[in-house]
Amino acid sequence: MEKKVSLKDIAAHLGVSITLVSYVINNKEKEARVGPEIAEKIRKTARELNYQPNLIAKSLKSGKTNTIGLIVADISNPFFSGIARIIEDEARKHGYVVIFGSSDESAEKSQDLMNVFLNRQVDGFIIAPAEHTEQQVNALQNSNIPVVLIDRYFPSVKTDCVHINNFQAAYQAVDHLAASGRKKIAMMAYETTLPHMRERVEGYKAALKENDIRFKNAWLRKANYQHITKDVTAAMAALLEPVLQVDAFFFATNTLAVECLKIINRSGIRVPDDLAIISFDENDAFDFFYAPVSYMSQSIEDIGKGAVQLVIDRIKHPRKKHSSVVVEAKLVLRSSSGKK
Amino acid sequence: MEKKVSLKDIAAHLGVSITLVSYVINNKEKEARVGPEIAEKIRKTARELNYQPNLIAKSLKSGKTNTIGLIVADISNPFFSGIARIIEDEARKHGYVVIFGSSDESAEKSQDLMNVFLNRQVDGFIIAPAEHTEQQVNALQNSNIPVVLIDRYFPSVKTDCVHINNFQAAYQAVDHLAASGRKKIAMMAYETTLPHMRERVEGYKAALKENDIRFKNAWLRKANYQHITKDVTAAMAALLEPVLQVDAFFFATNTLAVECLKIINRSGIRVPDDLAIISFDENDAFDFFYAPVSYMSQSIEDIGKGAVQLVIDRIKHPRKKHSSVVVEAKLVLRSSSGKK
DNA sequence: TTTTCTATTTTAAACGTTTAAGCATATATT
DNA sequence: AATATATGCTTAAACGTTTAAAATAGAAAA
Repeated sequence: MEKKVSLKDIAAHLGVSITLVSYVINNKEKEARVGPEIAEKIRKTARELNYQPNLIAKSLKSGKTNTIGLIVADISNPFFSGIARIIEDEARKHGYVVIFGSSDESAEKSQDLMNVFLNRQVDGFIIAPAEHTEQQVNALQNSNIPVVLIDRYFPSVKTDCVHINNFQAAYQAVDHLAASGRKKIAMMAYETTLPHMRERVEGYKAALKENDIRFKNAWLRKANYQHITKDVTAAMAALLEPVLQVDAFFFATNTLAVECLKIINRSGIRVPDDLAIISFDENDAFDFFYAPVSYMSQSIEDIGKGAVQLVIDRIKHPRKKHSSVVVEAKLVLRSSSGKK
Repeated sequence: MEKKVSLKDIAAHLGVSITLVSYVINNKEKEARVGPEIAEKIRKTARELNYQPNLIAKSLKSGKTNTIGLIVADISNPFFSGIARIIEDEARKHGYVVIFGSSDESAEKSQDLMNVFLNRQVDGFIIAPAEHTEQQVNALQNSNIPVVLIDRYFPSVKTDCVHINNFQAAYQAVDHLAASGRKKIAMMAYETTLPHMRERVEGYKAALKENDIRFKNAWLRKANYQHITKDVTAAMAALLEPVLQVDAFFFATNTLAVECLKIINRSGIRVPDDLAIISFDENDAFDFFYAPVSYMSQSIEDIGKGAVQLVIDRIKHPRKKHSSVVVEAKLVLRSSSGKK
């Protein structure tokens, strides 16, 4: 790779100092009182030599990299890649670039990624935190590194964050199932201590209670992220055999939904007649299930834009009060829940 | 954000020179003949102060950023986000980090992204090039900047690249449709001059010819990326009304397939009885269409790993001969094509 | 005792920027 | 004529590293 043109080259070309060139390139001629003729010459040579500033050098000097580190569970999950797309666009509008990493819900990988990104001097983080990463996030906060949590959050750690009201969203979904006459409503959740999941479960339980349905332990199934398919298969088997034990199912994420739907598809269970279904998040696949799947939709647009807005605010104003953006979730009803 | 600990701080702490600290931190004690006691002290202080190297400074010195720039059409497309995930993992194994951008198939955005990434001194690019970006890619090549093209490529520009044999893959899919008795086979493609698409179309036509089916212009439909839905809707209307004009459909990408399937879903057409279907690429949604969709699968694993391998090779050996990795594509048959 | 090693440590320059401060020269103000 | 002010440009230091070259000190060899 040929050496790139630097300020030095332009300066040498014209026999002037690097300083002068820097001023002109950065449009500081006025303040620096650069002569108009020489300024014009500098600009001309810069164009001719096709000068491109070295952002690495700029960063070293300024301490700013204009880079945001994005850490999610898995960039190939459509929920996260959708958010990543919005974040990318929004960040670039503000002159930022995004480096990303997938934690696979592992605290260790999460820490690795944070370290790598920190050493690369990212100006801020947008993180969908994995389980047991409270201390990691806390450490960032203590070092005054801008962090915005998305999707999940930690009540114990004061941070900027963007998320929905999980309790209320789950409540609404399950309440709808109950209101349409379902009496035995199961839920498939992740096995995690993350509060957003706990809240979804609590919303589910609260909706049951409100509808005078006595919650049964067997209805609430949890899958471990590290072996989803196995856990989901077992859970479904328990609920579907020897006969269908429930008349409705609420899925806590799109990934869980997809796994479960595959099994339901093979099982001969009729949706919504035998089983009503509502999922969280969106997925292309929901449209193509024979009974298009109803879902609790989070606006990834709002999440992405909110996150970028917050992180840039925080970079600009490190001491300002933390704020949470609560994004609206809305229930999209289709035939899987028994269309009205 | 508090100032980070630098070599200088460690040096000051111990009253030694920065150089010495640098040698120890980089495990160059042997070559630099650093005294063992002082080396130990330096290591200890580094740990105590929690020293983390500033990669920006390192980069400025070395001219290497250990960063790969990834440009795809749209990171939220599952095909690309899947590849991005593989690239991320593979790159990190080799100490690289990935910054990404979506071109939206626009040459202008593509150029913007290249410039931004270049100014940030990425060590190499992995690009799924948009239409009319030959010159851009060529310019990178001429500046000896490592580039690997994925998914698409330009015959006129000598580059490293990873792709499937598009002609053969399309041929195989369409040949299967013909072999199972379909006589009127339509294809939905993108309206683009990109060779990979042209080859898919040619593969389609060749398969028709080979099966003694006379190609009709009306069967080949093209959608513009900028207004897919509109174009697909029009194309489908033309083929489905007033009566179904064809008995099989081949989709050139997963995005096109999803759009078309939505319409087919609403239309009352029975798949595969009235219409057999094969798509390119994969998609969660294919599993849930009432007749699970057959598809020509490209291994995103192979594409991602191949791309990273090639770009790192190229970074290490700038002058070596260009190589193309041809990834295998395999036809996955399910009921949409009329299960055997 | 002077010279020559050898072992350890420091100096200095470099990567490509930014920017405060300084230095001429010319022009304007007393 | 002396002084102040403007104008145009350069010097130098800094950001945090790396690394070749030089310096220092002590021990061994002459």
